[in-house]
Amino acid sequence: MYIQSITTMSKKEQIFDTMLKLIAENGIYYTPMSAVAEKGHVAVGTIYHYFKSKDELLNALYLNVQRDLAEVLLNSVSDGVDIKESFKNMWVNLYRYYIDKSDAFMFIQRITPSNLISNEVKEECKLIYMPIVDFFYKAIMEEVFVNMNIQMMTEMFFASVSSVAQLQFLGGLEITEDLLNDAANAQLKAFVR
Amino acid sequence: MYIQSITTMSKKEQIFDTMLKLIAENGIYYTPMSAVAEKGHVAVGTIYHYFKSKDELLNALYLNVQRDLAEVLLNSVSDGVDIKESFKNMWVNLYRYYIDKSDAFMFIQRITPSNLISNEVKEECKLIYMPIVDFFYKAIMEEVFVNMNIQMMTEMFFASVSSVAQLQFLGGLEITEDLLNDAANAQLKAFVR
Amino acid sequence: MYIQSITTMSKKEQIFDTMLKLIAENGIYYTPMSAVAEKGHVAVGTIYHYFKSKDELLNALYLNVQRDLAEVLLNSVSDGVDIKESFKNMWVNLYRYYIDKSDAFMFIQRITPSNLISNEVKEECKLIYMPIVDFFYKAIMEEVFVNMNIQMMTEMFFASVSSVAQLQFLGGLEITEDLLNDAANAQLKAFVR
Amino acid sequence: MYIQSITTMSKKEQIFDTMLKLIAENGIYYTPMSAVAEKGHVAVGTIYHYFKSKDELLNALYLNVQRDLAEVLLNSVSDGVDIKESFKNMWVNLYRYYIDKSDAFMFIQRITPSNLISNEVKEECKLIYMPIVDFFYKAIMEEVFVNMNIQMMTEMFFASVSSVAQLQFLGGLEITEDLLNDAANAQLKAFVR
DNA sequence: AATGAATGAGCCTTCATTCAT
DNA sequence: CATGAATGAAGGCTCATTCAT
Repeated sequence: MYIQSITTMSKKEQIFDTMLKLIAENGIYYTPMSAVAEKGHVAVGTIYHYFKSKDELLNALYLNVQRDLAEVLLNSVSDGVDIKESFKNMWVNLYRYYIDKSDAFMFIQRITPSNLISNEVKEECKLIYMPIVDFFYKAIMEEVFVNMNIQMMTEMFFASVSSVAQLQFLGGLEITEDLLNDAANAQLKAFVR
Repeated sequence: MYIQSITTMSKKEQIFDTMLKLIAENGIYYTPMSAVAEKGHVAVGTIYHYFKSKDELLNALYLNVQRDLAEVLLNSVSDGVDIKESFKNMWVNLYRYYIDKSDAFMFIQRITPSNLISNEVKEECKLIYMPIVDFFYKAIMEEVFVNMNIQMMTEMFFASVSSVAQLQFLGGLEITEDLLNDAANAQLKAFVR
Repeated sequence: MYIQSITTMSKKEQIFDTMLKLIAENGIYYTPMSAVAEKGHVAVGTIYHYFKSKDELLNALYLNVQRDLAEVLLNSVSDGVDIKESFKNMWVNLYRYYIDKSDAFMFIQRITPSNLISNEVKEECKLIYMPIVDFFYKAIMEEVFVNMNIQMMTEMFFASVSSVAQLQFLGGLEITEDLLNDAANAQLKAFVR
Repeated sequence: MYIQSITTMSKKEQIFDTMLKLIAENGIYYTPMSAVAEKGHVAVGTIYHYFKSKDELLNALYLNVQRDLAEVLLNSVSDGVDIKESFKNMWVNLYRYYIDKSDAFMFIQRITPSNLISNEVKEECKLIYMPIVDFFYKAIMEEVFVNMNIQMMTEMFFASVSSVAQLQFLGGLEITEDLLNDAANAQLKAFVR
């Protein structure tokens, strides 16, 4: 089963990668399954062997990307390190991930305002992001951050990173290290006591 | 002819309103022209009499909404009033507009990450938002705000409002007046010296 | 009525001319009534004031052109002149008409194989071409032409002129005076005893 | 795979046959793809699986028919046989093909004056008809035919056959064997020295 | 007589999905 | 597991025609 899983993963990975890339380029509705098949060097039928529908594929892909994002954030904090420092790490690392994996960023940007993500997947995402929520919780408990609704904080946090990444991609603004620091600092200031 | 002009406006308005509502409900790609026609009580051909294509209609609608948004922001600041106060007004008023005109909010959320808005319209939007840019410029000049890239500031500003509105709409979080104040204050803190 | 007829003719003429030109350029089915209206500087409703339908307009236009063609042919023969000479005049003058009025030629080429011309108009055309049939009849009676079915002769006559005109227009062959003479002579030889 | 290839051919053939028949009956623009699908017992999507567009289908069909025509002509001449005899064979055989395969005839009549045939296909047709051009070339070299532009001769040849076939189909003239001979002889006379 | 806004049937085409191999 | 031919519902758009002014 391990061997099989490898092979399976590889086909699935191929499909995931291709769809991510195509959606980043053209958008969800200009990415037909046939194109994913062609560019991914698999048959349409093969995609439907692994995923029940386009929706399901999109949801699976979304979950995949969210797991990556959460991992990036989690790797940015460590118990010993200063909370403010950790926050800025999170901000900057998430930003860098968005830039490095621009396909993933564009995909998330595009799928989020759609109705396509199921409630099940949304719930699963909440679980995945638990540790991040925990981080904010601790920051408040330790009286580093103001006592604000955590859900709101995390949303604002994500929104700030995304907005700067968007600027870099579409806004025609070259985001230098200085600008990056400014943005991260601003967002930190928004939350500290 | 004056009467006719009124009627004409009303037809276009009818189309705009219907499309806005349907996109808010179902998304751009689940809003076929035929549905706009049906729900808007006009013939498909009539829509194409006023707009060359679905794309053009979307762009026109986008511009309409952006003008409304800019007006809301502009009405939130007045020369005599304290900059910090004005900023919070802008934040809260924009938020309230999003909540009141949730269709407009959803529409903007959905069309922004798409490729559908033409560069011409984007340029026109920049002009529309000039006064807002000016506001941030003055805030920096008067040393109320930190010296940050203004484009980045405005993006972060919009992102913060949107993220909280999103929470209200999809996140299942009831945004009370207190939460609202927290968010607006946080974003203000992000920018003040 | 004469004055009125002039005005009327002028509008009708405008419509005729525009439609002829547009069909020559783009073909019947790529010539919408709206285009005829726009390029002809009349309102769509105006066209429908003069013609019951697109079909009727096409039929009227067809009849117009056929009348012109018949006149050209008729003007090519005169009682005293030698039959062979007259035939060659007809051939060459028809060809020149096709070249000069290429729009009319293209229109005829395009509408003939369609089903759009009504039987009434076809019958009327037969009447118009009576004198030409007469010419062939006399040529046979006077034993200049072979005794062939006259309808067949006229069809072959028209076909030969059209085919050479077509060559000039689409075949990329420059039809010189010599080539023209060769063709006319050949077709004459086909019919003489 | 051999079997499959047969099946595939049969699907394409089905589409070709149906479209030919429908265009012969109703004309190109009154032959919607949906009708081809329905009458051809295939799904619309299937047509688009084999042909990129209606245009491409028309071009492929045109090429098919032209190949048939060229073959008919080629089979009408053999090296040993008298040139005049061969010419008359070509004329009569082409005529009979038009009568037998009236759908093909009508299709060609209708598509030729349109702009729908691409230059590539036109070029390919020229290659296909090379042997026929050769025949006329030899006829001139051997001083059986007059020294006329060959392109013009072939056009006039085709035009004469078509015009007589047209008469039979639409002109209401019953073309007897005698009439046929008259026409073929006349066209021969047009070209011989 | 003249206008052109309004209509909606119908066209070409796409694409998610199925299924026989 | 993998393939890709086949399906047909549905979408964007056109255009002949009508009608109120």
